[in-house]
Amino acid sequence: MATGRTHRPATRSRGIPEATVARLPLYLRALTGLSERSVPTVSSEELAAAAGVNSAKLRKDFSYLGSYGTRGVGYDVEYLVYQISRELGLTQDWPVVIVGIGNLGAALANYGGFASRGFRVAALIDADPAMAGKLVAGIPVQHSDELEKIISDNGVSIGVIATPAGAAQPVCDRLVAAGVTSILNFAPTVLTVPDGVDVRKVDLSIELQILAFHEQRKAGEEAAAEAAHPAAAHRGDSTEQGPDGDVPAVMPA
Amino acid sequence: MATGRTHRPATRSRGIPEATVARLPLYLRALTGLSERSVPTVSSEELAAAAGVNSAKLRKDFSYLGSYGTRGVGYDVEYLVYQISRELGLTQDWPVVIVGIGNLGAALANYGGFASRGFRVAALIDADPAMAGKLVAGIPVQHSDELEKIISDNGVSIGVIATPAGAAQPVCDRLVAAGVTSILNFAPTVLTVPDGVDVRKVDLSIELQILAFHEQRKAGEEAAAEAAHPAAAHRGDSTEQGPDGDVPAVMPA
DNA sequence: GGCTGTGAAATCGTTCACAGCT
DNA sequence: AGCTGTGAACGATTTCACAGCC
Repeated sequence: MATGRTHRPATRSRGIPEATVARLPLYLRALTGLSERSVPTVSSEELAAAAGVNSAKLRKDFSYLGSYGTRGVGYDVEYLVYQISRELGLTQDWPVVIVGIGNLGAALANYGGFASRGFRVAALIDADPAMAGKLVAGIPVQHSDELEKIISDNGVSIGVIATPAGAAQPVCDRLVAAGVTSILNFAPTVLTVPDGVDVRKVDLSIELQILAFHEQRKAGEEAAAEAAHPAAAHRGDSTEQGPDGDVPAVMPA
Repeated sequence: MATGRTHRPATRSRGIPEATVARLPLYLRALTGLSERSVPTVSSEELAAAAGVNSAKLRKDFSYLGSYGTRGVGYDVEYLVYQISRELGLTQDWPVVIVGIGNLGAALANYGGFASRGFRVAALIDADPAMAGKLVAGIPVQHSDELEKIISDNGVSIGVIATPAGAAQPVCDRLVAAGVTSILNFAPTVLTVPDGVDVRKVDLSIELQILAFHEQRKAGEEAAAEAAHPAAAHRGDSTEQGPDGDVPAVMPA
């Protein structure tokens, strides 16, 4: 259900699974690290370890992109960096606006990894007139009256919402009406958007609640570990990293 | 679903799917909203709409918790709020420490939704001696030398890492050694943790890259929409919200 | 009549294991 | 010999559709 791809428009056999797309940035980061250390090639095993997944999954993921490896050898780091960047659309520059320059919005604007790979903060927007003109991360904050003009003048298609929950939906509506088709929502609300617009959310309290659930379960099982040896108690999976099995589905709501 | 119909204390309903756990906070939020508006009952259809999922999924999710609804009527809002809170472990108070009080750490400390539901910021920790003693969100920042003592004195089991990428793994190791078993990682790195420790990550640049992928694909399909009517172009799914189909897998690494 | 609870079917994602290239 | 690429098995999640209760 992720990205509704009802029927294939062209003859493209391009169906990269959402779960794979969600891991490509992880691989890219690991590869960038190797690239900086001038490592020429990696095996699926090594790269998988660096990205925190298992090698079978990584090979399967890469197989959706094409055959970019060499049997008996591994993958060429530079070549893979390029291929994945291209696939993710990072070879072009994406202007982004951040709406809601409070604590969080300011932190996001200051976040380094933002500009690094393909993204550029085109504007900061806030509803508070007192904020207008102030510099945050070296960028002047503009009043939300200008929102539509900013979007259109800069050709912005990605918007980040860091407003309070109550303001998020109206802001979202205006962004979409102005032409934004991808939204990253930090406000703790469900956003409703028309078809063809992607929304992803980042929600601190949801993450904490999920952790609390597991934490509680651990406490319960700990208590149940009276009969067994007083030492070893946990079961659990492999050494795999957390939100890797992530499939945060992006839907053209 | 399971076996017995009555509440089994020891034989607790084994194994709620991860995907379901990840949605419970969403339902809880929607229910809290209804509760504040004094709505007594909701149908699966209404609640699903408020949470941004479809009703079949919601009913299936609730079926894992037990039979908390009434056929022909719907769900009692207050009762469900209680049941889900209990299931998520929110009826108890979870002390949390935030490590790394930079822009992001400060924003997180100031985040309201933090304290609201079951979580309490027990301490703020930073490696910079100049930060020590400063008040952030009304809480004094403590130096990281105190980390182990803070964790143990406060019985902290959940830690939030908001340090630069390079510091994340060492901080993580210390948190885990001190007794933390759940970590929410905002640093752009893969964390390695022992079995029994859960890690979830929140990563701005990964989210943006996933959006860029879809954005790029839209641009491509737009170009392919020459043959068809110059108007309608998008297909896509229902009105469902984004990261709901989320399965951010938490693994007892 | 309306709405929940749930088997069964469909879909999606992961893991296995090995054929095939270098 | 080593390591990728991938069909096939497996497992998890979503959706369907309807029986069962109010």
